[in-house]
Amino acid sequence: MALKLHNSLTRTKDEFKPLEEGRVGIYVCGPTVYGHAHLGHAKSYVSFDVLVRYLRYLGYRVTYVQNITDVGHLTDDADEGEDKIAKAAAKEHVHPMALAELYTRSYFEDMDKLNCVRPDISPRASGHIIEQIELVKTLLEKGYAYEVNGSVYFDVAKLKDYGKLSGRNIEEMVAGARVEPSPDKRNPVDFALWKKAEPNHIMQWPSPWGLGYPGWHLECSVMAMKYLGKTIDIHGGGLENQFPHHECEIAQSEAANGVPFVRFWLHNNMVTVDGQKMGKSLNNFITLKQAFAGDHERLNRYYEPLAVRQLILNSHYRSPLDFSDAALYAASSGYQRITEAVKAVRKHAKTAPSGGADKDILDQLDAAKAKFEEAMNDDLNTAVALSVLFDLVRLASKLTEDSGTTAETLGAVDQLFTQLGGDVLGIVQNEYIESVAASDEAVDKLAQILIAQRAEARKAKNFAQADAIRARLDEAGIVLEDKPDGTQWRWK
RNA sequence: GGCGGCGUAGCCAAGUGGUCCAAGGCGACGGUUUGCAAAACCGUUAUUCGUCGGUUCGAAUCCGACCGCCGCCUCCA
Repeated sequence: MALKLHNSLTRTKDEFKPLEEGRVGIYVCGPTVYGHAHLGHAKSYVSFDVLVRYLRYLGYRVTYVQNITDVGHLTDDADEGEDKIAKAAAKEHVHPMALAELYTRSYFEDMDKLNCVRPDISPRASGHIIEQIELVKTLLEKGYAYEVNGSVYFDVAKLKDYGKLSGRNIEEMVAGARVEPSPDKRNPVDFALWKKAEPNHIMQWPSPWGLGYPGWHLECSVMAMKYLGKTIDIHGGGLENQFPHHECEIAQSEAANGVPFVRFWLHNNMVTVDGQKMGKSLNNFITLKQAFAGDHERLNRYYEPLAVRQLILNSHYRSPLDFSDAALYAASSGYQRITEAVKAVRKHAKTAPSGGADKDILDQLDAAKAKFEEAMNDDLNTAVALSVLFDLVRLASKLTEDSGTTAETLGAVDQLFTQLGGDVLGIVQNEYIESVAASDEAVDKLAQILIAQRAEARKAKNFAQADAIRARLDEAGIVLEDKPDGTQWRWK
């Protein structure tokens, strides 16, 4: 069965075939780096990360491009308002490029924690001003754009199929326009390709039309075609960008090149928090750093980054996802269960007898793999794919409890965990660090003393004292677990 | 106002005409284990898919109405 992806352009699940045999080019709209990444970014980029990982699993050579928007994204999309980066930079009294750099690093840091593979290319909009000017020139030459007072606008009326992605038509949009159209525009739905810069605008570049800066939509068209060609296989982004951003990208690119811009448009759905749209004013705006630290009044505790990842994968990328402390807690518990199962398999494999892999188990693993692929082939049904991992957890527990299970059998289970749960879903790690972090060394020593004392008390059947030690450690946030090979501690 | 989507157990969530008298996870409950716990493991947990009506031999799945929620059109991934 072949991979099918829901294409926003056709509104159906279409069989995916790349333009060039065996190779795939993907462009995903990246962040505008004027603040720390939040839960919404996580859903979007984890979703596309899984797409990239799965395509590679299927054997494609994937080129993954995801831009960093560091200029041109205005606070108001009707081509008015301020540049988001410049506005935030002014507030923090730093140069816009310094601000962009700070949040770019922050973004990568968070995405690394979520175990998202780095894009092959992370182009910056500010690094492609020349190419953007060239595209504007082309559009002017071909008659799709016009210049007014040092700004250049795209003439939407010149493109008959404008609106094909979002299912809108120009008349409706003009009639329903809620913002006062700019007097420079011939048509209210026209959009800026190049904006004239006011003298106090820090980010500005010389152009044939005077000093200015590029319109937001321009960068994606330019960088996508520069690195992936005039027609790209897959373009991903958030649903909220379907219009106007992606529609404008199509308009610019197809007007300039005369060929289809994107073959598959993929849009991921939005995030809500406690059932409401996430917004700064609603006090439910949660950054990833806050989630990982538990530093938000909506959260009862901190959550491991991969637990957040698991919650995202638990639902479909085209469905909205409601974040709540309860949902995160549930995902976290499930994530721990998978993690413990993988660790147990690897641990047992080291001491298990050798003797070849169990044929029956191998068959079960093949069946699990087939079920996983079938789910992923169906427009990346990660919820079902994840359920296959839980099937493996159940199988693994049976095997690790049976002392007759061979190392080869356990090795095969580990391999599938690593491949499906690790390579594709990104929630199973290749290595788990068992040792206590260096900073906890002193705590570990103290805990060991108390654990030894408790062991003596238990030996003497002084359970009152033993329980008191355990209770007081619990108060300090340390949980004791009595395992067959001794007592271990962990943070609550 | 225009366009689009959603409503499945206590919670999250898959399924979109029969193989579903509905995956999986969390939680809860019962059990194994334990001195007792924790952790782990096993088992149980929706005669029903927002409401009402229709199409069909057959619907959670298609159609209509209604109720509720959400998104885009205006900054957002």
